[in-house]
Amino acid sequence: MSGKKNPRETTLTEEAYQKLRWDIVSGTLEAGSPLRLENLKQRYGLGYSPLREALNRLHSERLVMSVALRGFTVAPLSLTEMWDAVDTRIHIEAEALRRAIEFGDDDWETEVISAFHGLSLKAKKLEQMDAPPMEEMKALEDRHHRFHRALISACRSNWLLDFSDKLYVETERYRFPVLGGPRARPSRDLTLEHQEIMDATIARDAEKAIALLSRHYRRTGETLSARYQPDAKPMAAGASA
Amino acid sequence: MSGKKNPRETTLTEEAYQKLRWDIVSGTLEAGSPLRLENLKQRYGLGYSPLREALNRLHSERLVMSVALRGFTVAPLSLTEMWDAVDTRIHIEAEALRRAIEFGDDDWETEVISAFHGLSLKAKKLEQMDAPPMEEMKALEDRHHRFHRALISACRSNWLLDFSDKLYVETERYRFPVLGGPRARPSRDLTLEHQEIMDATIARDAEKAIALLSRHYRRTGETLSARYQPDAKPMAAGASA
DNA sequence: TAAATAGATATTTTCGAAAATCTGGATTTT
DNA sequence: AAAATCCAGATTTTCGAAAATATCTATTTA
Repeated sequence: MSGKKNPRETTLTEEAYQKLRWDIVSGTLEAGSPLRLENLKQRYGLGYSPLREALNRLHSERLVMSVALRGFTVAPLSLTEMWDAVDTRIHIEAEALRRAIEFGDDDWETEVISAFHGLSLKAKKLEQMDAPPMEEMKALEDRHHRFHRALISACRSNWLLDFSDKLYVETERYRFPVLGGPRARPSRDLTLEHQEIMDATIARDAEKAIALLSRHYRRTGETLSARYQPDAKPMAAGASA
Repeated sequence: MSGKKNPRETTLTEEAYQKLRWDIVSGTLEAGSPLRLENLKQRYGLGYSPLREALNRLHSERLVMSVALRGFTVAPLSLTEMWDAVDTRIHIEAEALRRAIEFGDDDWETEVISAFHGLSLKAKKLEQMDAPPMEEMKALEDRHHRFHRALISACRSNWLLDFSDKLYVETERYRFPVLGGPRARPSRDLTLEHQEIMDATIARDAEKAIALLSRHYRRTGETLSARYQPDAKPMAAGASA
């Protein structure tokens, strides 16, 4: 299409980062497994420098561990860590949501509503598929993130938003392997949960919105706990939040 | 002493990281100024790779900014950002302190007391010097950090501790240039503030400890605000927390 | 046999040249 | 004159070989 010779869209470091991140979050690279530079060079067709920079970035996001002269490994999964992430996320986002509800303007409301619709449409679509392709699941994740971020985007604190993003990534890792597994239990209507959170938010009912959001996260944690078999395969199947 | 030829203590990346971090926090590298690889290579006598990795790490700590193919700059300072960091820190550490007070055991109490003494001794020593050498100020910073971290170390949340560390670094940047400037106003007895926080903490009076800690941070913010001359030199002088 | 040592191999870390990309100024075009 | 185009120089990014370090295995020593 575009005439240029090899118009690289981004840096190779960015490419390495995206691919590694995906392979870790999706579970393709198993928790705990070592990340040998030579392997990665092979696997992604990239040089040492971009790989190394990507690995360092992932280290700062806690997706990979790194020991001084012994290289990198995929960060392990554990229920304890999962609950820490969930609880901390509730603490951070409760405050962020409170402030967003206080400060949010019309554009913010619009973005929240728009993000909710984008998410619910995609969710409905995926529900009807039997084995949604990876691309679709990735897209669902994006919209899910966009919705939760939109809720708190008007909080006026870069630090709270930053921390929230970090925790989103972390929890994504626990949710993802479970997505698209055995049909999410009918006992939970995620779209409804999202809608209720949105409604309370738009209605500027901070306490209610916070309570609903917290419950939403806690329920997801519980679902994941239930599905998590420490000693079997890393994780089994069926949740989202 | 040790016989080995050139027994490198750490990786060069670590060295680059420490030196750059110090030069940024201490203000030697001015906020906003560009960080050209060639310069840094010269200045620190290191190659591209370790410098780049260190810069990426500092980027994740928000001490440097980076734009895709345009390199790195020292992150700017602003009162707005400073207050965001202070407020967020209060929110994070209030929760962490509450939990530490709930969960902390004897070893934790011991560490808190020990850290307090280490800090107050060093502070007293520095107060009596006219122009404390950089090394001493660095040591004071370390002990200060150790004290505040000890307070919350028993909170049982790696994420809260992680975020607290991040915010410590950020606020350090605002405090440091001001340290050792015009003698800290006698209107503030920092050692006393620290002691009161410690006492309430050890007494397991969570509400009081949190109130004192929050006030401690807020006061520091106010001191820094007062000393901050947006259009003059980056910052002027006289605070700590 | 267990511990210690040494050599061989595997792996990470670092280097500086080369490739890719950006920037600013001069030149051309509208 | 203003906008667009095209250089030359500056700077970042990437590469793969070389150096440094860790790990494993075989051998020796106690």
